[in-house]
Amino acid sequence: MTEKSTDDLALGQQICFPVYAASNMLTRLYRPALGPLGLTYPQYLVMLVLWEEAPQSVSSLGARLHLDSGTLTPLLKRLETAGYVARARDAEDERRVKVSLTEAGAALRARAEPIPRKLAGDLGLSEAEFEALRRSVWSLVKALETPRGAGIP
Amino acid sequence: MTEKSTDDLALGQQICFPVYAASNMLTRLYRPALGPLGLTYPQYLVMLVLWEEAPQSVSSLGARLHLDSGTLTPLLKRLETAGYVARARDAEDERRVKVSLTEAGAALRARAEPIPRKLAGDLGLSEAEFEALRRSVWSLVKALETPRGAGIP
DNA sequence: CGGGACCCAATTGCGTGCAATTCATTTCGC
DNA sequence: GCGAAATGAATTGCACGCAATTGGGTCCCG
Repeated sequence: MTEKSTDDLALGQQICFPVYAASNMLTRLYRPALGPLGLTYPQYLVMLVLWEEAPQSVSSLGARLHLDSGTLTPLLKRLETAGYVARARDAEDERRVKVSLTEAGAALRARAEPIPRKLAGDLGLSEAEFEALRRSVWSLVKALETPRGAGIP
Repeated sequence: MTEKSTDDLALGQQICFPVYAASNMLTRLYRPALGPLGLTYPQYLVMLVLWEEAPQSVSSLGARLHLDSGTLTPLLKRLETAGYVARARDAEDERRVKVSLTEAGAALRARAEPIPRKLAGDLGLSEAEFEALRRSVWSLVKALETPRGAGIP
């Protein structure tokens, strides 16, 4: 008696679509705030990671953001051109490239500081709704970090 | 006494980042399932909308998916080349382009039917968690659909 | 009915994302 | 130690997303 399949393909039934739509919409929401800083949204995420810890290798940035070198290498080159980061081969292990903050890159943090609070306010969600949402979405990321295709005991 | 700013810029504090990461990860999760059908993930979303109602104009597809013609036009041309949709100017209003399903496009629905349930299972979330997450993320989309930059009474 | 405002799709240019491949370097097996 | 496997970044090719612009089509107002 499973309702004869309540149309699993309906857009409104999906979990994947609202995540996809919200991601695109958030990128658009951030654009006006990030434009004056000379950053795109993915570049901003890279800076967030570097502001937490620098220098870091390309692969550790990738592990944190779930991005690979094919995406990060050109992005980091643009951040380097912008003067926010420096890239140099690690002397300890010549395979690695260490990405460090320039003075301008470190200073940019102060200008980025008000952005999260301001944009969170633009959402018009209550503090409780916001917290619940943040926990929910992080739990989805955790679930996605655990591969299931092969099955787990 | 606001805790002296608990580092609003920390990646773990963001709502935007997990949405972004989850979106990319979901696209990767769907790829193996969609590859055999000859669809990319955004193309799959367009097909979901068309399976609900066809024909539709480019702009109504865009309104539903929050995408514009710059994204949809080349994507629809690829779906046309693949033989899943047809595009034709609307005789009623020559500005519009009506996107309709071909026989192959309509038939593809049967092959896509098992995908949502299968991939939802791969997440390893309980039914309750899944429902809560779906509602949460949809509420974020709704919040993002309501522009706030100018302020609402 | 004439013309300007508006609407819709297409195009252009740039920056991601990612699979697949390549190349240098390091590590490991023996 | 030495060659093979493994690792890390870069490169290539393709498909988005989206701002900005273009150009044809419709509507509207006098």
